[in-house]
Amino acid sequence: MNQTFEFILGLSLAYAKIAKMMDRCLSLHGISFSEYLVMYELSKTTNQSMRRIDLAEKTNMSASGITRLLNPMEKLNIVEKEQNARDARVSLVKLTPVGLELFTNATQSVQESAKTFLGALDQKSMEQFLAIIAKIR
Amino acid sequence: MNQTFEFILGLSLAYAKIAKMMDRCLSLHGISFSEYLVMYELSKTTNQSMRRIDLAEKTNMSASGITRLLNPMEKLNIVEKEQNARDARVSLVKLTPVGLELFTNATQSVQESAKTFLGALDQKSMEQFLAIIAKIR
DNA sequence: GCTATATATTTGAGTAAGCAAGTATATAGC
DNA sequence: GCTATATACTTGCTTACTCAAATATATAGC
Repeated sequence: MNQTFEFILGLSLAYAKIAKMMDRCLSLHGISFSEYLVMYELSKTTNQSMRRIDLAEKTNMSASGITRLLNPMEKLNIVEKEQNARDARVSLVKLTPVGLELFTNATQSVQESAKTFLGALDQKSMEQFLAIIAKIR
Repeated sequence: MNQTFEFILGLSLAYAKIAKMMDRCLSLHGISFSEYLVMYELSKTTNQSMRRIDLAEKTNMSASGITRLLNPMEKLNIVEKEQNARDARVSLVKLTPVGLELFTNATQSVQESAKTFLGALDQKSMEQFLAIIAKIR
């Protein structure tokens, strides 16, 4: 139809492909793309702990989605709760050593899968891509 | 972490933004992003009819997802079934005049919404973007 | 200090999707 | 022309979310 449409549809298609790749790759480690995203965000923080709301925002999920996603991860000892001394409402989420190792292994798989899926993209293309999507409101 | 990750996460974020924008915009017309995508694909075909499987593939959905998505659309007279004379298994989907008008109106809204969301992107950026995502396997 | 409002999280109810199995038809090999 | 396999679609069941309401705590104004 026109370029705006191709952009929107192309973006949808590209996301569908990547999400499928990630899910297939991560299923070998017994985790979903969403769970991996949570671990990724936790791994980036200095003390590896984070409020659930911030986690929700970073991963584009709702707060309740985060609650339900974390419950089983807690039972599997991938993440643990921590209290915030200053504010009893918040329950901080922290990656356990078990979770960190799982994340490290999963990341290696992701790197390998990504190589075949994104291998045709050089560094400059990726930079251009990031610059372009940064402009979306 | 590294560029591959930023690419994957950036793509996820960009998709989440666009999907939210589309859903908000299309809800004014009483349809979802998925339904709009179906109508878009139907509108592109020469005779506006298509097999359900092909529709599934084009929209990155499963065949059962398409069945369930189309059922209410049929009741609302947005799409209609057509038989294939050569193959009794297939049930072609066709946009009705009502559906076509709905699509036309919705498209106008989408164009306007897109203007504010993608306004910062010039034609060249969009072309670059499409060229880049075309390389994803 | 008490009340009103704001924030963080969980819970209840509903929904859109997927996968696997079922049904109907088509095609190929003999 | 019959049987085996492949394809198009639908149905049953499950899952991963979402939104709105409930709960618990914090903060601000008086």
